[in-house]
Amino acid sequence: MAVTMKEVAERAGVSVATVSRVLNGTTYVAPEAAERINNAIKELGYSPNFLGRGLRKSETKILLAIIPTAGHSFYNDVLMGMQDAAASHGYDLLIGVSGDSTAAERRLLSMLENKIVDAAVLLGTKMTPAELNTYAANFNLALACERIPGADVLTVTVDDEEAAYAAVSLIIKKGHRKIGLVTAAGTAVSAVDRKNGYEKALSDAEITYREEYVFMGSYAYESGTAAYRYFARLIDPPTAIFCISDLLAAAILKSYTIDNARGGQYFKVMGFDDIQLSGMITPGITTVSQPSYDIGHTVIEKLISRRSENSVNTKHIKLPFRIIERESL
Amino acid sequence: MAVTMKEVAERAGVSVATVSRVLNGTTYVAPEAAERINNAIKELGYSPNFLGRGLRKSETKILLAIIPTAGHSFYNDVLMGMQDAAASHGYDLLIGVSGDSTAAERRLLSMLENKIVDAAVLLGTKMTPAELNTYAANFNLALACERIPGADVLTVTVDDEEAAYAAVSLIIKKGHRKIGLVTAAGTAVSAVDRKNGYEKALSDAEITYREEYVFMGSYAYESGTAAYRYFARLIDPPTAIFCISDLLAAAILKSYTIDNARGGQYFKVMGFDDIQLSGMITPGITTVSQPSYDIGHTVIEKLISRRSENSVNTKHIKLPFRIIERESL
DNA sequence: AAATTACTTGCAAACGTTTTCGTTTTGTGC
DNA sequence: GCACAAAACGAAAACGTTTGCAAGTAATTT
Repeated sequence: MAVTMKEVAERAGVSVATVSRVLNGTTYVAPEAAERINNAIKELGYSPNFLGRGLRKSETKILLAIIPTAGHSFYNDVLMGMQDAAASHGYDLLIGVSGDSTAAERRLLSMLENKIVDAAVLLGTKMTPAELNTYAANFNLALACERIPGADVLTVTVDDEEAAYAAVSLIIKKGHRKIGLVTAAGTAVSAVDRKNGYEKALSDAEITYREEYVFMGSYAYESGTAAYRYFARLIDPPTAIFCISDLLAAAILKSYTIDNARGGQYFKVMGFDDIQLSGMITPGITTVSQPSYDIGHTVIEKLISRRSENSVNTKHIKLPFRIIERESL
Repeated sequence: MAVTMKEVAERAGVSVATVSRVLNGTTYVAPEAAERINNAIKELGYSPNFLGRGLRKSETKILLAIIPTAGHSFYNDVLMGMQDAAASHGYDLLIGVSGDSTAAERRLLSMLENKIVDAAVLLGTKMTPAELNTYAANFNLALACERIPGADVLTVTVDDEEAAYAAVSLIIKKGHRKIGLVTAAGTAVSAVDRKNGYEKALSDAEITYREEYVFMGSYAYESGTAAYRYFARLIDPPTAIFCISDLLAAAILKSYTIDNARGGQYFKVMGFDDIQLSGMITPGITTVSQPSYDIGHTVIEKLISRRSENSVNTKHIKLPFRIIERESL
């Protein structure tokens, strides 16, 4: 069906080996022959079969990014960074959506075993460190955005603890002493790190930690709605709330405007991530901006350089964050 | 390096052919032999090489979705529909991001020629109908979300004109007679279709079309900001505005709140797409909801059935929309 | 003029599968 | 016992590449 190297070779009056050579530019091939071959390629509309090539070279020049969900502007920025870095090294980037299911993650990671992709990056995962380690031992794997303690895998993240510390310190600097926290229960380590940063900032400012000021939910919007309800009913509610994601902050603001007519409780809020939404709503959300593009760019850069040099560079890379001040704080 | 079928065969004391047979369950193989083989597979941790298999069978069971940008919740829903439909037929779905560049689109589509994917779906494209037709003639290609006039390609969309007609009719029913439109200049056909629906609704309600009520921009947020400025300065401004995307509607609402202190002009707005954002902001955006999940599901379903039956089913499939009423209108 | 070197090519093996074809073994009915 | 079908399996070709090896030709050196 499709036109193959053999046909190109016949038309150009050479052997397939020579065709392959002009395609890869490996060794000498006579200029006239090269021209005949290039013409044949054009005329026949030849395009190399990656399966044949991949099988022989055992590499496909395709990278796989595994994201929990598409449609999150934060991931998009990371992916753009990954894409650009990949392209600059002649790699293509494809994306798989795991939907937060480890089964789907494993299914996607099997593309490493199946040799269909050369390397993979997980942007958040629910897998255990042990499982990650066995994958990483056998294949080219990296983590981005989310570190997993105990996983001996190349990881690129922001320093979540330090960022949260800076965020809460800013809240304190604005004069607040009663500061709530909306965080995620469960395994996400970024949530734990950010909570540590929160506690450290309080303690450094000699504010005592109050259990009832911490709401454990998830990263999702709905969790923010629940958090608002919880904090608004407190006898001595906080005056400002630090949310570990902008979505949570947005939900709290929205809940307030709904509740407002009935004399709702207003909170100053600060978010995390600096997603597009944060600048679009009113008030704009003061937040911590992750260097999302750079995270993506760096992880691919390191992954590729490690592949070629086979060097063991730093395992965990932390990139600087930035605080974006808007009106919500 | 990696364990191959040959090693499995040796350990089980059979030939590679037999191993292949239990893997694919094609023909008879003795129960005891099958068990020995399955054990060997487990013990060695064998996993088939997709390149070898794909090369031989000339299919990889991988589908490719090409999206203009990740980070748009609308696409995420479509992708989930695609994913589920693909999985139910034993296919995997991978995603490529084109960033609205035809070069990137072509590069991704080359994976069809390279035989690395069995079929591809474009969720919006900037390519010409002619180019699309040549691709579609040679490969398994489909369009979703955005139709291209003149492209003889399997397409699944919402009926944009009818949807816009319904939207504007609703605005009229709410008592408005001066209705603005924010649409996208350029090639996007969905924008043209929606504009036609707008005009038709006006004319059916015997409202005369006014050139100055139409703002030509793009689908992006910033275009909405510009639209607000334009409409607010009109001597006889509209009272309601129909936007061809929710992002535009959100921008107009945000512009108003910023402008409000200086006595800005308030507009009722209606959007299109029903993205997540639309329920999160205040006021919630009244909008047209596309059956995004179904669009994705349908396009894959049709694509796969066409592949196997080789039947020529309907080329352009239109799915029903729904109007979501919130507070912005 | 011989010997070296530099180019230029083709042959054939290899990559890891699937599948056709044919052969051997087993079972069944007479 | 014999014929014949069914079951079970191996040998080898095929898919489309890349690449080591060897060999051929042309250009340069001695």
